[in-house]
Amino acid sequence: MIDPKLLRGSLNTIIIKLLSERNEMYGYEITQHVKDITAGEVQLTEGALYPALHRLEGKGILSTELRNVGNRVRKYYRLTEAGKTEVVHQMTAMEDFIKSMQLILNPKLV
Amino acid sequence: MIDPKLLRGSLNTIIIKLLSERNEMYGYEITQHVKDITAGEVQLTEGALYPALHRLEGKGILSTELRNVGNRVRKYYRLTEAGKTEVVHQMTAMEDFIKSMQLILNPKLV
DNA sequence: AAATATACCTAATTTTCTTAGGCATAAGTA
DNA sequence: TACTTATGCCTAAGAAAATTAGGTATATTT
Repeated sequence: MIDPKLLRGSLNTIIIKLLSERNEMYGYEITQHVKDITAGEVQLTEGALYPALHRLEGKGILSTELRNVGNRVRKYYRLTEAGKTEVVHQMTAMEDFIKSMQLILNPKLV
Repeated sequence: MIDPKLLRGSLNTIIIKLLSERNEMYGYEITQHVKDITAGEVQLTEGALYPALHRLEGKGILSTELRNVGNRVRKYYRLTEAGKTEVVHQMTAMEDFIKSMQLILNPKLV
């Protein structure tokens, strides 16, 4: 299991990257998808995820649509136009971050 | 400049990794060294660094020694035995984290 | 003489997370 | 049938750690 502390700061990037690939997703789906592709290593907690989704919606990065599925209601999120711009910035920022971490942590490879 | 938000959660790892390589360092030296090896991309803020150093000392990961240099006092930090064990754990955790992030963010490469 | 660099620190505020729930429907199991 | 697990949304209290914005002092450079 990935140390949740390391994940701090990366949650927004994860969310908008996934939404850039799949058009729309609902919250629970995001948690399951992340769990699947990381073989269970990354488990987003709902207490962190939902407030983060709400914040991104408040900032105009995401828009939502409620949809009935059977007797349940799902809240689908998708990127706004502003959100699509954000993806590019955040991905660049994440790549730069990882490169810097590798410079700091693997000095032998430099 | 690296988005400071992405750095959240990685500060402890950076500190103890640097100390595992250089035996002892003082706070200001850590900020400068990180800035140097990342070509100015990562700039640790003192408001984050010093409290982090104090927390790590409080947990018994680091020990300190005050030393006079000219008319100034520097506070040198080094890893305790427990700290040396921690380095291994944290580095493994960081590698796992980066791998997971790459799974999430670069699905094409998988 | 003034500005920058070195070197330590803290306190108020903000941000975000963890923890620990609550509510409800659907599906699987004993 | 009853219970548990999965699905699916949410929030609130508290904790953790960052940002911001200082303070103090010596040393060096302009």
